[in-house]
Amino acid sequence: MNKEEQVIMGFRDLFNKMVWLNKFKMEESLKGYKSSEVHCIEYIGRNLDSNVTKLAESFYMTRGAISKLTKKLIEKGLIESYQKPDNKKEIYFRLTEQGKVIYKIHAELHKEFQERDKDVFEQVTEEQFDSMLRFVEKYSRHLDAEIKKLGVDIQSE
Amino acid sequence: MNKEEQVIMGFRDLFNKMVWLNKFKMEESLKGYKSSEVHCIEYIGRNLDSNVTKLAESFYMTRGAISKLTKKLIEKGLIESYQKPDNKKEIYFRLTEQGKVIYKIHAELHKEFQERDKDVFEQVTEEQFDSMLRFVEKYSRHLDAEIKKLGVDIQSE
DNA sequence: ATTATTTTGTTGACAAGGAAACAAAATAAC
DNA sequence: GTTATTTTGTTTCCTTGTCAACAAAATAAT
Repeated sequence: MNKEEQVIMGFRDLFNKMVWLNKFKMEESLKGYKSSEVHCIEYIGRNLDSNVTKLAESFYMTRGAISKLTKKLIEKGLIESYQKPDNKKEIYFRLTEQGKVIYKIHAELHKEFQERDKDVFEQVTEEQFDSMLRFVEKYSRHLDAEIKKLGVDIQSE
Repeated sequence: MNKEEQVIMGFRDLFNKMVWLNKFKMEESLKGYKSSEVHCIEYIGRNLDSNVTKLAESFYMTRGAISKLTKKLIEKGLIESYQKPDNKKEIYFRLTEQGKVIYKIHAELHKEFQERDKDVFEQVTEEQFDSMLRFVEKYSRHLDAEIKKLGVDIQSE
């Protein structure tokens, strides 16, 4: 196995682990809330005028899936929808007071994760960070171009 | 947003993209085979004496899910199960001839991906590779320790 | 040796997400 | 201005994965 593969597979494994562990911790502190719901709340809290389409693109999920998820969050009273006076098609979301509470708890949890992983990151130099960021950005742009080449309507796939 | 977050979120985004794109390409060349099935075949092809438990741990999925997936692969004639004379409990898997065909096609596809992404990796120095690998390994070990701390039966969660 | 615990794999009920078809509104073409 | 195309969000059906309960075998405890 060459180093490219090692890096990719290493990150894949690392990522699976992180997702699994953080999901576990998340659903432990935020009982009654699924991690997908919390991620959705996080996105809506961070980004103004989120809608189904933007959420779907960000999470690499279908609009149908997001539509159902946001519907559930509205029923639970965590988010609410609104529209703009000059557009009767697009539907945006924002957090309710109750949603903001979850958002804050999530943010706290995030800090806990950072604290937990501090030791690992402390040993990374500024140069290493920058080098990794450059790699990520370059690779990401490269894949964007490849995705564009497909010339495909994302929703239908 | 600090650099730790940038790195983590950058990799998350990069990863989502890669999974999405490679899944698309995979199911395009290997029509009739889902990427989850192909991943399973890949693992069984690579690892001697794979069983439900090992697959589940590697993929961070439940044994139940893997049990169903392998059942389907057996029905499709891609893998077969076998046991050892001195153990009537554990059930292992190996590829059938048909499964090996898929395995090889997948390996070819993998090479195509490497070719496709060559430009990105060519610009990474040996030092950068090593630095990333050290980071991944350190972080991975750190998370292993954290997962161990949970003291939890993985299956039940 | 006998009993208790753990490991391994399977099943059925349920939930989450994808695919495709659809309606309504917005935008582009003409 | 009218018509065609695209965008946006929803719904229904289906697949995939989780959860929890279970049985059988292996291992540990006594």
